[in-house]
Amino acid sequence: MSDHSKTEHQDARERLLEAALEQFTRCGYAATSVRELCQAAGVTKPVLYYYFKSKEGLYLQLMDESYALLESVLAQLTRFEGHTADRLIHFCCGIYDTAVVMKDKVRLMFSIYFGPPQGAPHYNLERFYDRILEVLDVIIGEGIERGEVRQGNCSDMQWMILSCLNASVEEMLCEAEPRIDRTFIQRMVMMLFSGIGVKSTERSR
Amino acid sequence: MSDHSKTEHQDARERLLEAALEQFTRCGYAATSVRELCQAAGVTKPVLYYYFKSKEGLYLQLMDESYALLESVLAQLTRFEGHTADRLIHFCCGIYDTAVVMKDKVRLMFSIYFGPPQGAPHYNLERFYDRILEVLDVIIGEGIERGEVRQGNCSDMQWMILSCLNASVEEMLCEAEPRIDRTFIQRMVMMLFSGIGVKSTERSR
DNA sequence: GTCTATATTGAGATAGAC
DNA sequence: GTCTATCTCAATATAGAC
Repeated sequence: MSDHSKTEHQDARERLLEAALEQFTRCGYAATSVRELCQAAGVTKPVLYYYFKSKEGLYLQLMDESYALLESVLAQLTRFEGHTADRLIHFCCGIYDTAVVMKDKVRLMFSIYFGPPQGAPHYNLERFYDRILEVLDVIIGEGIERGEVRQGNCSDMQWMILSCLNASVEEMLCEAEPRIDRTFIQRMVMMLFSGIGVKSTERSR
Repeated sequence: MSDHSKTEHQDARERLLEAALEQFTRCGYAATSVRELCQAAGVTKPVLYYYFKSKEGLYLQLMDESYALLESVLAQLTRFEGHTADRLIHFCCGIYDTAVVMKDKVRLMFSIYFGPPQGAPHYNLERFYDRILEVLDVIIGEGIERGEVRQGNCSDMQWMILSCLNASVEEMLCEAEPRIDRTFIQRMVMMLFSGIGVKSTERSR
């Protein structure tokens, strides 16, 4: 502890960010007051304004740090091995598991993505979906080259997988007991590969 | 026009509901002020309190009417004909088309479903997904009986379809140009029936 | 850096005339 | 039923002492 005062500053700052995550998620940006925020963080109002300049500044800082975390995880999920189905499952479950760990932050992001601005400055979250689509494109493209995926509309395949991954995460976020989870992602990929239709002439079970 | 005054009352009431839909969707419940609401509807504040008793009352009335509309549409989509794939496509596209027509109301519902309470009273929207799952269960169940759908995890099939339908609607709601749409739903169902895997060597796990 | 105290604005809601 | 005028309260933000 070469610098005791600095440590305390960090503490107050960090506590404010935690409180902001909690309150913004539970009450929304507009309905969260600076008073409640500071009370929850155990600091007084001027402390917030000192570190973040305004309620908006605190919000943007929170979003920046949360999104950076997501990006860093995505960067670690780009090592692929095995059959295309296994690669897809590994990648999607990696995203899902991260969402579980970052549950609070992900919930906030969903509410911002779908929710109205509420007076909060706009924050671009769509780009994360674009990043996922890019990775899926690579995996499926290689799968076709390797002869493991049928020729077809590659974009549709990406969207089917992203849709199911998305639904799994959404269910995970819900208040009630989730009806689909991580294992659904695996079964979904397998089902997508095999198809659910009955072929009269070929393909015995 | 036996009662002229009544017609005018209805107008003010209706204009308030329209303004509420617009404002709640764009700014959220908490960030929408009664002043803006009344200004947009071209009435004064006491008019709002006269018809709806409070901001909360107006909100609940808006939600009730919107949800009732959704339910009525769902009830009209339960006549099935043709192959199971066609039934699924018909049903899902029916939901999608309805969502397009009710775009503003659906956007509000999404923002409420995912968003934080914002001080607004809770409104149960999850039940609509349950209703969709019920219908999909019937269609797929009959499909298995008719030998058009392979034996398997019926629940997973429902969730895959619901997930893709959901994603289509979400993309339709987004500000940017949607990258998937109504036609994706059709291709998705066909793809789900045929599968994307290469089956030359009869892979089985 | 952190406090107390306060300035200022706009919110939701209502009283009472017409 | 609809208005004007107003009440009350809580919001964001800051001034200035320590």
